[in-house]
Amino acid sequence: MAFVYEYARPSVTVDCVIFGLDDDGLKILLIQRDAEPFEGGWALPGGFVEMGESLDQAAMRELQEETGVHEVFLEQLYTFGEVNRDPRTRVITVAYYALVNLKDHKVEAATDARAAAWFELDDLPTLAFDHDKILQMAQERLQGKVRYQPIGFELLPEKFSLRQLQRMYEIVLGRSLDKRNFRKKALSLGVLEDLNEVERDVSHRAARLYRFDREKYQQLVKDGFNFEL
Amino acid sequence: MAFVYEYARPSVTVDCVIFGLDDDGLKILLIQRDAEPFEGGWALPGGFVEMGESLDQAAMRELQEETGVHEVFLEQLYTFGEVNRDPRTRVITVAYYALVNLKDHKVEAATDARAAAWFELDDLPTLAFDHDKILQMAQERLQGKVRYQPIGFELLPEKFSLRQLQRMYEIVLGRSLDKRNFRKKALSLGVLEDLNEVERDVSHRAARLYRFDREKYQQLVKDGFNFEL
DNA sequence: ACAAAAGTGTTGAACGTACACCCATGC
DNA sequence: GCATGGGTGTACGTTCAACACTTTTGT
Repeated sequence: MAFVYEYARPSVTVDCVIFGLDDDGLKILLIQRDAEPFEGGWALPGGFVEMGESLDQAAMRELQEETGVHEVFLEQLYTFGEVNRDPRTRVITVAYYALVNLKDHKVEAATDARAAAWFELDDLPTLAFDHDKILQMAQERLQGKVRYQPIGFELLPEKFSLRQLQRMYEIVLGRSLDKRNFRKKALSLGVLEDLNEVERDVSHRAARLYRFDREKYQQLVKDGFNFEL
Repeated sequence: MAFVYEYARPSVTVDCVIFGLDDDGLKILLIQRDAEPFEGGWALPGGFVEMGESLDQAAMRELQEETGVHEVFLEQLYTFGEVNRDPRTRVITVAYYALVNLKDHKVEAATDARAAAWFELDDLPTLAFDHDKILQMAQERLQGKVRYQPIGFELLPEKFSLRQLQRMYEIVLGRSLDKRNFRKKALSLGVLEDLNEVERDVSHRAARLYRFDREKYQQLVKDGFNFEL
């Protein structure tokens, strides 16, 4: 198409910061690059946006290709467009972040040829390109958003105990919370469905299990309610 | 450069939602298109990202070209990449929003050939492309952010009265606020510098003037303080 | 019986909300 | 003197923060 401009134009990619939570804490998925630049280095999974797909679709496709997961929380983070962020040529990347729980979804670290691995957030290798900046912004977004939007549930299995919920908040926010106050607040929001079930195979008193009630949440939002903490 | 990919690639533009506040309320700046598609229609100011400039730089440049302003608040909003959002070809646009006050800066509606005009937010023409969607998201972002970040000051002149400050919040948030509570809260934050000056040329008792103290704000943030309303 | 985590209430402080009148100034 | 907006305080209810012990269950 000649209508627009015939000048050189930037390439556009998507990159995904994939957060996963398990018993060890919060992790992110990195892939090992098999080509220059940064060959052998670790980077966020990502790739070029194709002409026939939207940005969201491109991010979902990459996520699927790299991890095998689908139907997970995925949201655009920010677009990075510094001129020299890629040493080869001009590349603008639209960054996304995803939240998955590592228990429910059996996340395949990689379905394509490249090595991939989960890294603890406090034990990361050096990242390629400006991916450390992207990761940092993703962490800030997650910390900021988890407090006023019910996205934290995406990091937990479908059924969870209040202890697990609290632990998730403590890990994401990076500080400890008071148990009694947390339970009071969490239950008072009215979006936790008591499943009348308890944990199994634990070597101590079993905790009640809850589920996040999406419909109730939507209803409350419609009535002008504000989720917080 | 042949390193990356030789396939067709999307074009990348920036578009700016420019909010301006004056006595009539909150307005945005639109330009009238002088080419197909949507020739003669109103659209957000914007243009192609050049190879030698970052996204922020591209947005600043467009802003300058369209309005003559510089040194204003400008922040990335979201990137829109639906496949058919531009009927000609694949165009991904990185949207920004800017906040200016229409008193301090004498905003030139346009320095290039195209017509441009300020529109009241509740009296807008139909917009080209998906610009109504972009505008809507910008409004939501502004409403959400003004409450926990001191960006509202960007819509006011350097020196302002508490009444002006309250009016700005009322306009942005779309609801009225209690005068005494607002003043108490605003002053208690400790980021308003009392200039020991009063309004001039008003036909009633003159109000004290204040200035937003950026340094004090930075200091408080460093000490772990949270701006809110 | 002991280890481990589940579960539960109260109090004081801080904050948000609702509300009405007098004051200063310009015309 | 009147119209316009400037400026101020209090009381109540709600929410947040701090804090420790008993119960249940598995080993």
